[in-house]
Amino acid sequence: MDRDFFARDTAEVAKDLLGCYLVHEIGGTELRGRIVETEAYYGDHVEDPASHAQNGRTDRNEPMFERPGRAYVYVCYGIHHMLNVTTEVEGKAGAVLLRAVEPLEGLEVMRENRGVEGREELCNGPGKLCQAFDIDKSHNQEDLIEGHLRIDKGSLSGEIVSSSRIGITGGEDLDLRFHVKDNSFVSED
DNA sequence: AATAGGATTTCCT
DNA sequence: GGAAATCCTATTC
Repeated sequence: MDRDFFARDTAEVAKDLLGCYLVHEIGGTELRGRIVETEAYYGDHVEDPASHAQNGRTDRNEPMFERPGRAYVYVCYGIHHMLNVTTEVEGKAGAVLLRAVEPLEGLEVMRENRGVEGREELCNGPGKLCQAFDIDKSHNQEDLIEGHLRIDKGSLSGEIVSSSRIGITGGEDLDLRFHVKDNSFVSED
């Protein structure tokens, strides 16, 4: 992946990430999935009440201000990890939340991590995706251009649909959620 | 089928 | 002290 890909408008990056691959090489196995659902979160330069960065820089959202193409991992509701990719130029906050992927390789490891069998249940939600791919806070701020955890370029087959983001309060009128139409691996319809 | 509650980090009032 | 970019389980209709 090219660094410039991420150094753009967050919603554009969120859209273009659909069809790309999320890869995690771990212990000799490769976990791979096609990204089918994302959400864009702006920083304090755009009105976005739901963004962590809306009230300025904190210890948690610090990666959102860092250079693009990096991981922003945080814990939600005390248990679940969320994986974001940082966007926009360095110093300008922005991130794309990966909400769902279609599992392609390393299915057995994912099933072990998740404790469920169904291929469609492995990664159809931001918390589940992190559990399946064994992603936690130790990956925070890691570079996703090249490395064990990274995003590879892919092409999208299907139509992109936008809608309002899920599980947030504030900014519900913004169409910043993107997913592949009629794809059975997204978290919701 | 639908709803309610729990797990438990990080931030803001 | 309370809410949050969630998910799983148990209880009730």
